[in-house]
Amino acid sequence: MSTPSIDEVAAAAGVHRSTVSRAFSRPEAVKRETLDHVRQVAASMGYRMSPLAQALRTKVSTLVPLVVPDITNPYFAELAKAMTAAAGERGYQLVLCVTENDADATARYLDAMQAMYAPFAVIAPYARVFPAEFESRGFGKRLVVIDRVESGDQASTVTVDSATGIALALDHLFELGHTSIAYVSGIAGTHTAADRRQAYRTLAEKHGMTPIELDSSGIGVDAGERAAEELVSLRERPTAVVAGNDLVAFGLISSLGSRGMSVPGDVSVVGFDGLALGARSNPPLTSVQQPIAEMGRIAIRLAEQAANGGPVEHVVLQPQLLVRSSTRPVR
Amino acid sequence: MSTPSIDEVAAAAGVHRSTVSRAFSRPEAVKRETLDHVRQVAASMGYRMSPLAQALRTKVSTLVPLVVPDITNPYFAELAKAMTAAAGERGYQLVLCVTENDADATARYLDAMQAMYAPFAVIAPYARVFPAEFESRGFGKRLVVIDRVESGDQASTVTVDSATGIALALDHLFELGHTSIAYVSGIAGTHTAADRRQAYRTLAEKHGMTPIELDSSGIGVDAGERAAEELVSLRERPTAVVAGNDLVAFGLISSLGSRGMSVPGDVSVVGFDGLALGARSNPPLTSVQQPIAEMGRIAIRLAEQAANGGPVEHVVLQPQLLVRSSTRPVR
DNA sequence: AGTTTTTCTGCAACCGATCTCAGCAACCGA
DNA sequence: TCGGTTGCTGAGATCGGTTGCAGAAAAACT
Repeated sequence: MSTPSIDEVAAAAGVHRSTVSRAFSRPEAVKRETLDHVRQVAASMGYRMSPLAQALRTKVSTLVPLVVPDITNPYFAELAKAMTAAAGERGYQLVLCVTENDADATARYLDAMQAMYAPFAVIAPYARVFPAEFESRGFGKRLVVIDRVESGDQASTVTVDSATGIALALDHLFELGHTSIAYVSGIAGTHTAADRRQAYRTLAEKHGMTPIELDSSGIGVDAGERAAEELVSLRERPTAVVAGNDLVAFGLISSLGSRGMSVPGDVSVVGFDGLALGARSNPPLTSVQQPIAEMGRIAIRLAEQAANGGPVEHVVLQPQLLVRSSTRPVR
Repeated sequence: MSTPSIDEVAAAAGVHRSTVSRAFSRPEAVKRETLDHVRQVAASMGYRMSPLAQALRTKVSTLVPLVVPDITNPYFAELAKAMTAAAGERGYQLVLCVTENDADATARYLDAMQAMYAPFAVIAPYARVFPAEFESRGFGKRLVVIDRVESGDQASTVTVDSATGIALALDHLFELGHTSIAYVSGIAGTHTAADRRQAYRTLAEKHGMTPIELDSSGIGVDAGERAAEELVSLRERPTAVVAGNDLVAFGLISSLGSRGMSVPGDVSVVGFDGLALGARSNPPLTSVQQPIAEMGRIAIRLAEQAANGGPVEHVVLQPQLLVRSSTRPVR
């Protein structure tokens, strides 16, 4: 009924277990005819090796944990999708670990995956992550972080260039004639969030504009609510807003709408992430697009590299501007 | 360095492996003082049992696959979140399997999880699912489907009452004075999608209204695009639309916006799902809310029941109306 | 005190693979 | 023909646990 064990296959093929094992894991060490015969018998019995037994013995599995704080956040969902594909291409199986941003949960997941002999781990944080904390969790340098980290030699990272991204957004708005452009950061727990905000400040001043940073301290649904409130109350109301990520942009647009302001009619908004969901938002969101699929592939590559004793590396990718309909020339 | 094995703990505690094993998996079979001593030694060594070795021997793991077609779809993301919590409460670990709606991928995942000795599986489909196809995949009746199925005795199911849901939406609209209400189904692969559509037809006629079903044949971003196109071209334009799910509602509102129609100004829209994301859409979406958290808990319960040889069961839950801002009295 | 019952612990086989080592046959050159 | 490679396969220990069985110690009963 259930899938046969290696011994049953061996018996049926009239060889020893070890030969069956080799027929699959090291075919070149088996004589051609033996190989074909064993493979054939195995196939006819519907045999598949037990990944459990394999991992137990070799201490290496093909399970790759992707640790994210919240799968309900479309950014992490898209990342998960991309990573699933990237992992699959390389013969791994992605295991999604949703932490709800709880450090304990993160530790538990990492421990569990370590116990499953996962070769490495990928983590996409909400808040700053300190790889040192995870070293004891067993992954050591076999950890890739989708964010910038403090000390560069602890874990590999892959990120998108914040300065370029913000510049893309700002330049687009400048071209449309906007001269007063605010910024909403969203919950700025990560290094990248801080980087984007810093890039905004720097670039704003460079263009002779006084930075206007909107309050974004709310959580969840509230993010954007406060910002909208603050925006409408401003004496000299900016004509455009750059959001630190798409989700905040959605919230902002929604809250602005509730206050009778339309986007892009009254104010232009550009997001950051380039989520597919932005195409069906109202209005479709102009955004700085992160090359998420590529990030996934690179994360896997870096992880494999580190797992093989290779160097820790920091890859920063270039984003592109995705112009949809939430921006418009200033009146 | 790494976590010690059971033999090392046994040696340190001066007992046999089997005693250590029992100290954790069947504590009542061990004398009190021995138990305390072993536990203490184990704790001091940072010992944790290998789930791999355990599963290999017992042929039961705590891994529970949740098979979804697309994690990027917020409905499945919310389901995943709820199921993660529900599984965690009962001591299981959810493994998310994203199939991209590919039957082969589904089969592969199920095989893999079967090989990992997953006690049961939960599957949330896009398209109709035929449990018979999965019986050979080894899960038999130990399968819970988040959709209605054809033949009731093959797998347990948990769904939301479509008729009630649609009635809730329609009644809300009737109360607001709408008398011409259209319906967009979204991609109607599942039984529930078909049920909702059928419920709409039936109820519309019951209220003496001729059903207006909008084209929704597009995929992804296009869903809603066609419907919007059709809607604006209609001679006698309906004043409200019920969408088969929130994602379609988002797409519809977006496309309507691109055509200069505002929601709820020109047309009211009510979705179906009650996604959290609907709170930050523009406008915040009125929707028939599915009790997703409860569905998760029930799915786990039904699965456990089936795994223990219990009966296959079909639970249908009652949805609630979540009134936000995409509906308004007819002018 | 002697016997029976209960409680606890150790022994050893087992789950399904991998991998080192040893043995055997075929092949090589001299 | 012989010693030395080379190629292939089998034996058996091992990974880290679980569990039926047996026996010793403790408790309960005559």
